[in-house]
Amino acid sequence: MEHPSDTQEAPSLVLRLAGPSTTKAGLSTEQTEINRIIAEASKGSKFYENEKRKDKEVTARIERILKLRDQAIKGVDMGKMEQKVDHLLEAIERERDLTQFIVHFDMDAFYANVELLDNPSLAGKAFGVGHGVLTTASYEARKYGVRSGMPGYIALKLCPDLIFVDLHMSRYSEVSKQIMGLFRQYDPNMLAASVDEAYLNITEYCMQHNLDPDECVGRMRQRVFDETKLTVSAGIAANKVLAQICSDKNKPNGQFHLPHNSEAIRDFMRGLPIRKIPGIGRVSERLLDSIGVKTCGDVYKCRGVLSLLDKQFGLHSMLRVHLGIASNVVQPGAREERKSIGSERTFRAISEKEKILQKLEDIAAELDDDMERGGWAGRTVTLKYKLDTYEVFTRAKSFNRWIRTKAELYEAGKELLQPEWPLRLRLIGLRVTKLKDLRKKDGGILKFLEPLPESPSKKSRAYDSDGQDSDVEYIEPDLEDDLNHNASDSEDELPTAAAEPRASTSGHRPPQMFASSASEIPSPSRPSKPRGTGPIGSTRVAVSEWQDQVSPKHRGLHMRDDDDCPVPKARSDPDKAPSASTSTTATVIECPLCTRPFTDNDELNAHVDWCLSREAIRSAQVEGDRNERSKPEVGAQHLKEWWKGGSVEGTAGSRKPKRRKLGR
DNA sequence: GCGGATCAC
DNA sequence: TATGGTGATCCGC
Repeated sequence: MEHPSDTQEAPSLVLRLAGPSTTKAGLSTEQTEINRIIAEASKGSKFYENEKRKDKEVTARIERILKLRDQAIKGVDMGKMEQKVDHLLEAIERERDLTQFIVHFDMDAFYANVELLDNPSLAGKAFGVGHGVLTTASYEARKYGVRSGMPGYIALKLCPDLIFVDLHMSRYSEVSKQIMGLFRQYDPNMLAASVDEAYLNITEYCMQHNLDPDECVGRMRQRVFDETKLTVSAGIAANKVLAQICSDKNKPNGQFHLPHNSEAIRDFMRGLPIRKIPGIGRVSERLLDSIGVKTCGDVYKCRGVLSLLDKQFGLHSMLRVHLGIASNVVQPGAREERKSIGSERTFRAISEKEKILQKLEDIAAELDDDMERGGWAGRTVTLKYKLDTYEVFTRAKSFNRWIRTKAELYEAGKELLQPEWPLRLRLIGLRVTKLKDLRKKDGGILKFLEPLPESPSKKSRAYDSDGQDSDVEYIEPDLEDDLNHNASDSEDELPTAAAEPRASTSGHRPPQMFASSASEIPSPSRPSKPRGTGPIGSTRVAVSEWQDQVSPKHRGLHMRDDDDCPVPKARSDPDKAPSASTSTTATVIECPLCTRPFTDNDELNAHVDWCLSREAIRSAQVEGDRNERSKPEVGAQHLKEWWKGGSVEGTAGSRKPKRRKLGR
């Protein structure tokens, strides 16, 4: 490790140290200087050493892939290989759906601009939000290379006059709700992907109001500005992924419409850096680069090799990337799709057993609190710890009863920690999976009139066998429930996807269907494997988004009839997108959560149940701000994951798990 | 079912 | 003066 030749770091390491969001600024000559400063400031730290280690692992992985490629390429008729891929491309092209107008809204430097709003004296100044690690930075600070996720002391090296501003999470969430409420008027099925991002399908709204989509989006952005003095950027395209990429195009305070036209889309994709695709991160970018894929257009040039390395890269996914085909289904996330709940914390490295156990207890208390508030129990507990070397490990244990109290969490954690001693830790965390939704019982008119999710945490304990917080064993009332997976069986609770067939253990699949076209494609047109897609490296490329199919139901300009919101009639209601003038006849009651109007009481009740369950999750994320828990500029990946479609994938690296007994 | 790894935000 | 937290997914065992 201590070679004298360490004086110069690999270019890949320098990039890695620059952080994940380095792609934003592009590669100006200044950027390389910035990266050098960052690498310089990091040098010698434990963090730096760990990054170096990981960087080397990726390099080794690349070597394995190249070796594999050279092996596979022997005696192969590349022309024929490419011909096969071309047939596959034609088949995928036939799935393209250009009928829907999908919009992705993205608030500009959300936290920073809210702070600016509340403290005008910051105008024009370079400032970062957060302490320790920045959650975001003002545009002035970004000019110096200051980015979200950057440690404060490094930001100071780049920008000595940088001002540090405190986080005000509840304020951001308040503003966010206001804006989301506005958006929802244009599409009740809007997907709030995070605090500052939303996806909408404005097709129907535009039809009904005889509006051009660009015009519509322009007005929406103007309304947001009028009502909040905040600017928002937007992307308009035929599917969610394209819309997301487009919203970045004219940021800040701009919008971009990618024509609903196959040619235009492919032209657009051709020059697009592969890294822009959601799911292609720093590692995947390097792996793809090693076989010559830098842009989405390169996918076509390299289709032969990609076909040979299907297992490693997922040919089918990559072809969808190249064509710019992805899901255009927009629907809100559902509570029942939650898969885990956890809590973790970083602290100054400690090695005393008592102190570590104290941290464990703290985390157990936090998690218990969150689980209680959210109404969750679970069967598997996973302990996570990070050594002071930054190496991360997890240890898990499954139980045949539901874990839900602080004491149970703590005991499980202690047991998992037991064999690992001695340790010197800088982080400890607990996560619970195999969840059971404690709120699902008496699903019906779920406490519509009771205090909303925010209020007294006691409420959730109502489901408790006793109100006690004691560690009385909570014996599983219905064990069969758990055998049914997710216990999501017959449910009235959450209408979302209730009618959908279940796919595997992962629970419900979005309506756009899980079965990929692979099964529909004439078998000679695709490579040997039954599943025409694979991951990049050992991680399935999160290009899963590109996997799901466009639902046939979505064809046709009119209504999407797979609406899972329990308000069937609302779909054909003229007031689906309520304008001020719409409230005519009978008494109109608004949903207290999303402000959607109703005239029928039953419909309202059903809707509120549905809305509540989503709200509960949303507030659970936001509540994180107690305890100054630092959050990223946007934090709700799970919401995002929920709409990610299909999956599938192959394998990769010959990585072998190192079940190391790590001391130190 | 477990553990490591990658990714998004 | 010392690089975050939550959640998801996939692979190889």
